[in-house]
Amino acid sequence: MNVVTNDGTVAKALSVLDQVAAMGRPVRMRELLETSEFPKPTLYRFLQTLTNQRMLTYDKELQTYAPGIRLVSLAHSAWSQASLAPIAAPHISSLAGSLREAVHLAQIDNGQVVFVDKRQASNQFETLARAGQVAPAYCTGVGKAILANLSKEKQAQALRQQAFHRYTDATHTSAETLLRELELIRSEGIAFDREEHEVGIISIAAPILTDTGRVVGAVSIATATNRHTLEGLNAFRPALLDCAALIGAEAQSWQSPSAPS
Amino acid sequence: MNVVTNDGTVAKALSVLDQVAAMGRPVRMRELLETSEFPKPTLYRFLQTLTNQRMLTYDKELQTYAPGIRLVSLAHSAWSQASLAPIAAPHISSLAGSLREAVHLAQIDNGQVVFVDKRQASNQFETLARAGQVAPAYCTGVGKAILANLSKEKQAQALRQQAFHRYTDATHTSAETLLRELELIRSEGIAFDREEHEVGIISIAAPILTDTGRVVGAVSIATATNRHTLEGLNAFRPALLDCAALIGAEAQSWQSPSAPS
DNA sequence: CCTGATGCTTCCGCAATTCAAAACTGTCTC
DNA sequence: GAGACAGTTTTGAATTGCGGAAGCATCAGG
Repeated sequence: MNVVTNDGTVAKALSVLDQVAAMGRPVRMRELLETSEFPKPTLYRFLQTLTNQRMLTYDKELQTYAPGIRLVSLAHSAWSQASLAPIAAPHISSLAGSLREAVHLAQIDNGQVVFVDKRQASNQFETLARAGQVAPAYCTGVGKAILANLSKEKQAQALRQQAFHRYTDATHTSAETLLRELELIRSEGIAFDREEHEVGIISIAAPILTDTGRVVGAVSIATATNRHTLEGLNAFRPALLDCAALIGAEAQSWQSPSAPS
Repeated sequence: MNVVTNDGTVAKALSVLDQVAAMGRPVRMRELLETSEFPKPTLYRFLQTLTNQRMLTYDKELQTYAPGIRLVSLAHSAWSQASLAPIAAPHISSLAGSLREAVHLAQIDNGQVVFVDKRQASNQFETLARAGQVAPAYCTGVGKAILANLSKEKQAQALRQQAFHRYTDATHTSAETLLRELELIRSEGIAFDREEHEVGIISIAAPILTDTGRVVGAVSIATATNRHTLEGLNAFRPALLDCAALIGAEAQSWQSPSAPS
């Protein structure tokens, strides 16, 4: 019944993997060493192991490490089995098609929002951002929609994981103000992103709830302030709620990230 | 200079992760145990660890494990850093757009082909198959295009990893016949899939080569026999080679999966 | 209800693996 | 060519992982 993690070597190796992934570009050992909690030979060993396992790719010339392609194929299994995407795909396609707006599908993982699928306004412009992108929960529409509908315990746990970094002037910077908004969101059934994560970007988001009332994700319509106003987004509310309901109905049997007792 | 892997606990844990991913559906411990090389308590411990680390998701009701969403976000980093996809995106988009055919972008990993990006013929039909899907190298167009252009050593290593399972009547079932075709492919600069992986599916593929002549991936145009004949695919050859050349030129500084000496 | 079967979980002593200090090698810089 | 710096190897101590065996929980049939 220990609360602290005790996952040994595997956890340490994965934290190194995370660190490399978080750098966002190929990195040398030196750079990792600065941030790493591990001494040099230990870090070195992990990098070796992860590279052997093809979780990392090593560039011999530049002596840099980057996340490996094996992750892409593993993610394929995850995406098709453990995400809402396959179920939600037709619904968000039709929503995106009928409104001609960008639609995002997100789930929560470890206090962060993971975008598991996206549909673009115009199919012609293939966006830079593909599925898999992560963002903080406390300052995104989808994140707040999910947080608002979590159970008390999970919500508390998730809130503890929020950094409350001030991205813009509108960003929540404390759990208190966020909590107040979450209550509102829960009763309204809709969340807004008021340029809290990025200036000029707003969204309207709806939680995806199963028949038992558990949140399994959220859908949002995201746009730029030069295309729509916040009030304008309200026009999408019925269609968005409809879409979320449809997905929720199909996603009946669904596990959220299981918290160990 | 040991040939056998010695990556300890991390490797074992990852092999369990692989096994779960390979099942293609949520699985109970019992099922894994049947195939697993590990005794019950050991397997149990790994499943616990991986679940704690959110590499797996555990469904309390059904007592099943499935790959976790954390993989999706890790893959995002891998995809944008270690894959050709970001570089190739505009080129395959334009190719798919101008020909109105399905275009696939693939890389090799551990003897298997990993599709890192796809473009559909008609944007309207969002395909079932998303990026991340894997396929054998010896019986796909992209796979053979890559194999044909590997260095002798890497080719030999890759060939040893091929299963030579007979998917269709046209599938290569031995390294010998495959090698003969690979030589042809290398000199031609083009590979065909003659319904070797799936009946009714054919493709024409071109390797993506850097200026130093190293293969970093392959592009293909895949279609069904009821839409095109193999000879018909030849019409796409110039455009395909062009596209591959453009990508290759931009991908100059590129590491292939580094083989340990 | 009890009883047996099945599959998940915990214990715990032995042993193998991991850890990291120190020393070494290779590679750039001046 | 000397010095600095980043990467690699070695090695003994000790922490961890390992897995047999035993303990639970759940379910089906009697």
